[in-house]
Amino acid sequence: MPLDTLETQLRRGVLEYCVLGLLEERPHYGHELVRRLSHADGLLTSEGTIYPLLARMRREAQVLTEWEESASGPPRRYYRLTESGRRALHEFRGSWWRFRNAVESVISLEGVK
Amino acid sequence: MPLDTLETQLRRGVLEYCVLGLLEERPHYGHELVRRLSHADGLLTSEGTIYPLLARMRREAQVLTEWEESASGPPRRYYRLTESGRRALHEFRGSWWRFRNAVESVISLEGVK
DNA sequence: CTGGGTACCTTGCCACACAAGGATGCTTGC
DNA sequence: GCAAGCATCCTTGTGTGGCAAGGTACCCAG
Repeated sequence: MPLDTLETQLRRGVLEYCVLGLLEERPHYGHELVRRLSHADGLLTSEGTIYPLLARMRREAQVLTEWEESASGPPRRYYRLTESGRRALHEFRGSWWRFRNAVESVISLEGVK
Repeated sequence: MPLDTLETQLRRGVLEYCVLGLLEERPHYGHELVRRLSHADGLLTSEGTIYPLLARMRREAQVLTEWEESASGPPRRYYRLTESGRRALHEFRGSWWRFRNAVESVISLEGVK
């Protein structure tokens, strides 16, 4: 059981923008982000990843937060995009597009799956 | 001047397989890999990245090397794929395909560039 | 015989994803 | 009313890989 898998490396630098992508759709709280990113897509493996990330994004003013009572359970900290976060996401889309084309031009992805 | 850029993070874990991709096409020597990956595609920024990487890939038997005299300049160490390297590349193509679909389903890449 | 280009390599740094662990609040079963 | 369990938030420490900077050796041109 490799401590550091191939996928772990792939996720580096991308996770932040996946969070921004989900937040563009609507505000989420932390645990909800964990569920969506891990179960659905395998883009995240543990809570220990996302909370430090969210703290950094808050520091950098890409997201704003507010506490909200939950009908059942402890209170939740909801995250939503700032203008700066939205800009960062837009820029990332361009970077990602260029990057993935560069990669695929080199690893020749034709006819996979 | 950010010491660690967005793109630097994206490259993590991918560069190794880009090298394998180029080597699948034909054997290359180190400096040649640097040129192809940096100038053409922006997938690499410095020689300091690739030589440690190539050493690791040699240790892991993904590549084999042999020295070859150059008509003009110092001798070159040529790298070529092993069977194990070829397998690793094939597996990576599947991982990459899944990963990039997951990412793009979350960041909604429609209509970019 | 020196300067510049080619080619190989090493060392030290830093950011990020991760595992492990911990704290608190709400609900439910007994 | 208390214990167990879950939902939710967080922190700390570790490892890996790309990078900048720096270093060596060979070859050719002037």
